Amino acid sequence: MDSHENDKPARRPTLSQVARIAGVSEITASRALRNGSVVAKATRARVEKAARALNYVPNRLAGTLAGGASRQVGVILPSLSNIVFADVLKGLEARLEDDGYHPILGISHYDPKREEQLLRDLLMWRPAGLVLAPAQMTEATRSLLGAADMPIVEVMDIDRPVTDMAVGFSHHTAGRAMAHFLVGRGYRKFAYLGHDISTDFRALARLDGFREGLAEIGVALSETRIMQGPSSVLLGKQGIEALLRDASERPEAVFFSNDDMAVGAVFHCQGAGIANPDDLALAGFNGLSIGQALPTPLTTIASNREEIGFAAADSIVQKLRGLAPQSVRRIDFRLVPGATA
Amino acid sequence: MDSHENDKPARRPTLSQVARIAGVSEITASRALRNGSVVAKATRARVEKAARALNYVPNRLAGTLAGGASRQVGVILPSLSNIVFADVLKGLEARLEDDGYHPILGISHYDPKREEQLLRDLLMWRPAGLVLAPAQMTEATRSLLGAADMPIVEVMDIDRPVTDMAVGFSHHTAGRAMAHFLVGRGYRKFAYLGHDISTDFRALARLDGFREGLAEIGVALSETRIMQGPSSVLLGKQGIEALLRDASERPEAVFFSNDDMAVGAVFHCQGAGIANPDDLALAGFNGLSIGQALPTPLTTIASNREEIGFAAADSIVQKLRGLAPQSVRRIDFRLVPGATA
DNA sequence: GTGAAAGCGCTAACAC
DNA sequence: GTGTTAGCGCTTTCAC
Repeated sequence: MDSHENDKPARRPTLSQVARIAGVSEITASRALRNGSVVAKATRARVEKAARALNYVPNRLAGTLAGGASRQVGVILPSLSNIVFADVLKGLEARLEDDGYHPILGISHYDPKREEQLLRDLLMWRPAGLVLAPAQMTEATRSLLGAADMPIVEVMDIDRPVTDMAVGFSHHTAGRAMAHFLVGRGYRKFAYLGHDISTDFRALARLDGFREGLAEIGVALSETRIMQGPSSVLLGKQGIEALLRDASERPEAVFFSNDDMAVGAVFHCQGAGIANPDDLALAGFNGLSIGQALPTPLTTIASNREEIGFAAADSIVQKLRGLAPQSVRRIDFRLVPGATA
Repeated sequence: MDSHENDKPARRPTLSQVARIAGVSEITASRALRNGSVVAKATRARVEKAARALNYVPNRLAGTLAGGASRQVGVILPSLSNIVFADVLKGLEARLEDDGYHPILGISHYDPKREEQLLRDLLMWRPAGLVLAPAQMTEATRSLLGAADMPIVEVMDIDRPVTDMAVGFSHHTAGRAMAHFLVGRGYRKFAYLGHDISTDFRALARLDGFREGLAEIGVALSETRIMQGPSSVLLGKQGIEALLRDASERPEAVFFSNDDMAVGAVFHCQGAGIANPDDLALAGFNGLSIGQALPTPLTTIASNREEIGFAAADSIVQKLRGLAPQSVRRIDFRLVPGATA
C-alpha cells in the first residue's frame, strides 16, 4: 500500500544526511549543491556523489523560507476555454522555465471576487512575482497588489493604469484600426456581433475603439448585437444568422468580438450562399490559425499572445535580477488583411 | 522605487505579530486562523480582527514545512499548442481549486529529458500530488515517480502500465473504433494522414488501433503519410493536397491524427471542389468544436478532455483525504458520426 | 481552551 | 575552503 495515506514518516532524504555521508557540514553540502559557491572541487564531487546515492531532492520550501528567493511565479488568467490564454500561458511558461521558475496557476473565470481569492491564495506561497490578465479588479485585489513586494505584470492590455508593469497592446486602438481599415476598403454600413461582453472588458474596449474609429469618418455603427454566453464558432454562426434575419437592411460589413465568432459567420455564409466579402464583409480579432487556413482567409487583427506571455515572464525575470525593464512593453497587434473583407 | 530590488527586509506581517496584537500566543493565533480547531469564539474574533488589521497573509511555505500538507499539485503536460491539453488543464484547475489546491505547471514539449527535469524541479516544492500526461518516460523519471510518496495520476491514456493511478481512455481502442465505423459505412480503401508522430505516442496508438481494426476485416491501410512538424489546420490542408497529388489511386476515406489536420483537409476539399464524403471521406479525432461547426460537421471521435482533467484532480484530492479512488478511471471517447464520412 | 518547547530543512552571516 | 550559530514562520507534540 502507499504510505502517503497514513503510516510512519518515511521522510525524504535531507541535506543533513547527504552532508553526513559526504563527511562535511550541512552548509558545505548546501554550497556544493548550489552553483556559484566556493567549494573545493573534491568536496563538491563527494557531496554530489552522496546526493546521487540518496536520490536527494532539495526541499525548496525550506530553502525559500530560509532566505533563498522563491522560484515560483503566480499566474492568474481569466479563462482557458479558448486558445488565447493558453497561448499566453505557453509563452509565460517557456520564459519562466528558462530561468528555473515555475508558474502556479489560477483561473478567475472573469470573476473579480474569484480573482481576489486566487490572489490571496497564491500570495500565501510567497511567489517571486505575479502575472495577471485582470478583469475588473476589486478594491481588495488592488490593495493586495499594492502591498505585494514583488514584480507584477498585467498582460494583454496597456490601456489601464499600471500597478507595476504591463505587457500587451491597446485593444481600443486595435478596434479603431479595424474601423479605419474597413472604411478604407469602402464599406459604410457596419454591424458588430459579440459574445457576452459584460465579463470581457477587452472585447468591450475593441468595440469602443471601433465605434470611435467609425465616428471619426462620420459613420455610425448601425447594429450592435451581443450574444449570451462565451464566444464560440457556433455562437458566431447562430449570431450572424439571427442578425441577418432581423436586420431591416443588410450591413455591408460585420466586425466580430473575435475570430471564433467570425469563423462561425464564415461557415454560415458558406452554407447560405452568401459571398464574402461581396455580399457581406467579415472581420475578426486574434489572428487564430483556423481563420487563416480557411478557403477565404479571415480578415482579422493578429495579437501576439505567446510573445506577450514570453515578454511578461521576461520582465519578471529581469526585475528579479535587479534590472529595470520598461514598465510598459507594447507587443503590438498586426492587421491581417484576409479575403473576407 | 520598489523595494524588491534591494533595500532592507520590509517583511510581511507574521503570525507572531498577529498573536501579539490579539494578545494570545502564536499557536492560538494559528488555531484561530485555521478552521477546525477548538478556540474560544471571542479569541477567534480577536485574532481575526488583528489579522485583518495587519493584512496578514499566511506563509504556506512555513506552514507546509512545519508539517501541514502542501496544497500544490505538480502538473506536467506535453504541450499547450492546441486546445487539447488546455482543456485538460482547465478541468484540473477547476477541481483542484474546489479544494484549495493549485497547480504548478511544467510543459515538456514531448521531450522525455525535459519531462524528467521538470519532475525533478516540481518535486522540490514537495507537492501534495502529481499529474502527468507522459510521453515516453526515462528510467530516471520512472524511478523518481516510484520514490515520490504522493498520489500520482497519469492522464489521457490507460493503455500503459500504471504507476499509481490513470485517467483517460485507450487510444488504441479509439483508433480501432474508427476503423470499424468507416468499414461499416462501406469504405474499403483507406489512407492515414498524421503529423510528426515520433513524439506523440498517443497518436501512434490510434494509428495502430486503426490498422488493427482494418486488418480484422481483411483490409489494409493503403497509404500512411506523416507530415513534419506539429499538427495544424494548415498542415492538414497541405498534407491532403500532397497525398491526393501523389496517390496512384485516390483513397475512399482518410483518417487523420486529429481534428486540426482533418479540418485542414475539409478546407482543401472545399477549395478544390472535392465533395465530402462522396468523393472523399474524412475522419478526425478529438471532437473539437470547430469541426462540429463546419457546414459539413466533421466525423470524429470526441475525447472528454476537460472531464479527464477534472477526474484526475478528483482522484488526487480523494486520495489525499484518505479515500481510495479506482486506480484506473475510464473517461471514454465517443464516436461522433458527422457529415464527412 | 490555551501555551511552551521543539523542530520542519534549509541558508545568511559571521567566524576561522 | 569550511564550519558554527541562529534563525526563516509556522505547526506538532505534550502540558496544564
